[in-house]
Amino acid sequence: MATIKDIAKLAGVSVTTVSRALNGYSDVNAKTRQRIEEIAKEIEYSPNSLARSLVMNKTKTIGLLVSGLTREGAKDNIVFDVLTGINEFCGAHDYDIVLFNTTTSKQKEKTYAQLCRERRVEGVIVQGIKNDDPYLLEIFDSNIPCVLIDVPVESETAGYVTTDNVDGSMKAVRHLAELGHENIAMMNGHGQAFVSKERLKGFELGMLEADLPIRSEWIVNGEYSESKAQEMGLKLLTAYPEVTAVVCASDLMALGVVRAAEQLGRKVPDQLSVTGYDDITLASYVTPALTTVAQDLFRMGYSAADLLLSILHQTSEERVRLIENELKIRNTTKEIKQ
Amino acid sequence: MATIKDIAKLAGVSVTTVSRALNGYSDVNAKTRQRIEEIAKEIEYSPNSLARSLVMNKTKTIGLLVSGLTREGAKDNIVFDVLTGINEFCGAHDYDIVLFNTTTSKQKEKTYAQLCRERRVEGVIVQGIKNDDPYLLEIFDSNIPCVLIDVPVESETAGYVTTDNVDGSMKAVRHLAELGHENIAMMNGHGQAFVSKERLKGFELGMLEADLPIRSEWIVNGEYSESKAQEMGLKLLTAYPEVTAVVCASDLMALGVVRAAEQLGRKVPDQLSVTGYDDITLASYVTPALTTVAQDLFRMGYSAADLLLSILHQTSEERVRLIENELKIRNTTKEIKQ
DNA sequence: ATCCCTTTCCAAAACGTTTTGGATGATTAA
DNA sequence: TTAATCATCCAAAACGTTTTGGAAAGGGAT
Repeated sequence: MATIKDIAKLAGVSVTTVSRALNGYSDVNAKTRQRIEEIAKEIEYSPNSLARSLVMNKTKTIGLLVSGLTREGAKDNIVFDVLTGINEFCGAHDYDIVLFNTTTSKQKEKTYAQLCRERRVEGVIVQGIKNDDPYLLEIFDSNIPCVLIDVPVESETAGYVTTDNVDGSMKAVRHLAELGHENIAMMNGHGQAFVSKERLKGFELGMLEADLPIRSEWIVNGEYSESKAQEMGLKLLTAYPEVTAVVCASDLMALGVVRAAEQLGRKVPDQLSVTGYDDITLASYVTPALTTVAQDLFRMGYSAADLLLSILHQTSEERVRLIENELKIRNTTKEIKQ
Repeated sequence: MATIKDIAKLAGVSVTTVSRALNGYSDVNAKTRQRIEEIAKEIEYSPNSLARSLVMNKTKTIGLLVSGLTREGAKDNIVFDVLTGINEFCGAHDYDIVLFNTTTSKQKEKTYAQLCRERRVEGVIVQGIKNDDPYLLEIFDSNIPCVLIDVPVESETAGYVTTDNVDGSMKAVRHLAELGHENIAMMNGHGQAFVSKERLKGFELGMLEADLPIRSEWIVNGEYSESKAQEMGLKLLTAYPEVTAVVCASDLMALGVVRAAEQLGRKVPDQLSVTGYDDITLASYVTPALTTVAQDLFRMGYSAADLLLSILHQTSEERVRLIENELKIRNTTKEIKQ
């Protein structure tokens, strides 16, 4: 493969001059530069980014650490949408993305920090990490610039982007309250996740705001899984048939609840209102189409990349980005029968 | 950041010895090795992969060139599923993946080959490329190991993985013929795509096999877009109401056709049978659930990575991988009314 | 005492860049 | 004429590894 040395030899100049010519420095004669550029094209030279990165000590690369990049994670396109946003921003700013594949086995032998240092990424975006993930601790210790999706970590070198999950849930509750619902249950995710806590908080605040009673038996966990939500929904709805609406912490779980209702012969939305969270593609295609709190995942990814670059270029003290969400009213919610 | 030199200094040995110790060579004393390893851990050494790659002339990295990594491409999770498969294989074989962001603007100034050479990827997987994409030509010229998804390119250094699209379409037609359909139309993608041609061929073969007439007016292009398919479907079904079934070259287009039928007051599957292709997540969730030819996209990605590594390690002469597909019969097809 | 293995180590070159700190000669200002 | 400025170039060091081709020392066999 052609190198800068080859060009130097052909052009009869030093490698210094070639380097400076190709990088647009002013201390090289116009004719020399032209000749060099011609030769470069001629022999199909392309710079070796490894060598360049090595000496310049920066790689123009960010790492992506995702735990949802598995066969199962494909149902909701959350990971993918965020990735798309990241990709968009990075493309515009000439950064490349390397996917770290952190299979469980490898996670043991190599730490997060090692992974990043080895690959010399300038920063990392972490997604789909659980609160008890071993990686999470390291992020705090390491001083590698880092942006988390939906995990609140703040430090000199770390920040996060999330949506206003409290407000999101409140929107859902408010909507149901306005439709006349009073006995509202919640299908939450699991206890460890930050967003679960926030969405629960929003649910409770919403209920308080509407002056409705919060009954702890009506708050169950579906583990963000469709089938688990169906199972728990079935239990909930048989034990407490007076429940007329359930706020879910994810769309997939909402689908599970809808299915549970069907199983019990309760029509959605006539005999049960259900709201989701996320607005995954499925949400609008399914029948009945899901009323849900839409998150702009693309923008989350885009913002995450933006925030990361601002951290590592130290252009801002900002460490948190809050993306707005929006309640999309579709066909799984309806005013309660008088 | 700690380097091999630091270790050498602390251990009182040469860098050579450190390198050899850390890489498991046998010509280093057990005690020395142990001391070196301890120091390495102590000062949190991690090897600089840039330097290593530079001298060894290999990066353990493959590139990923996708043209569907945009906001629009998110509806079907095709790109994502394939990516997941690639990631899985690469994880198991210690290869990293770098995402090339080929925005349209950059595509002009930097060629495919330049992109790859610069980043020193050992090989590339290309997905979502159209037959008239400028990159496609380069792939043939360049000698960079390369695997395409669903684009038939074969050479010393290039191969592809695809499903048996001819057979897939035939399965769909056969199924419809068995249900008694005789007037079967086809909603194809666009002319440039390889898979479109194959699926069309399968359609025609299937019709011949079932001894049914092929009418060219009944074969239309929906450009793989839901709305376009709806529009074309509307025209087709109003012009030729005698059509009782339509074979679609993608699930998204099938959804469009179903929608067109609804618009015309024709119930699916009672008054019109529709088959899709891909088995995207939506297919099984939508009502009525789509009868479709399922492609195992995960396996396609997995195989693509496998094939690529076999090409670049020259462990096999194989250049093509055919993944099986399967007809999933759901609720958009029904036997014709007598 | 000599020769030949082993074991254990290392100096130096190489990978392909960028950057530093001038050097050279020509032009301009005094 | 001399000094200062300018335009153009370059040698060498540096980045952090791996690899090559030995060297040195110790132990056995003869």
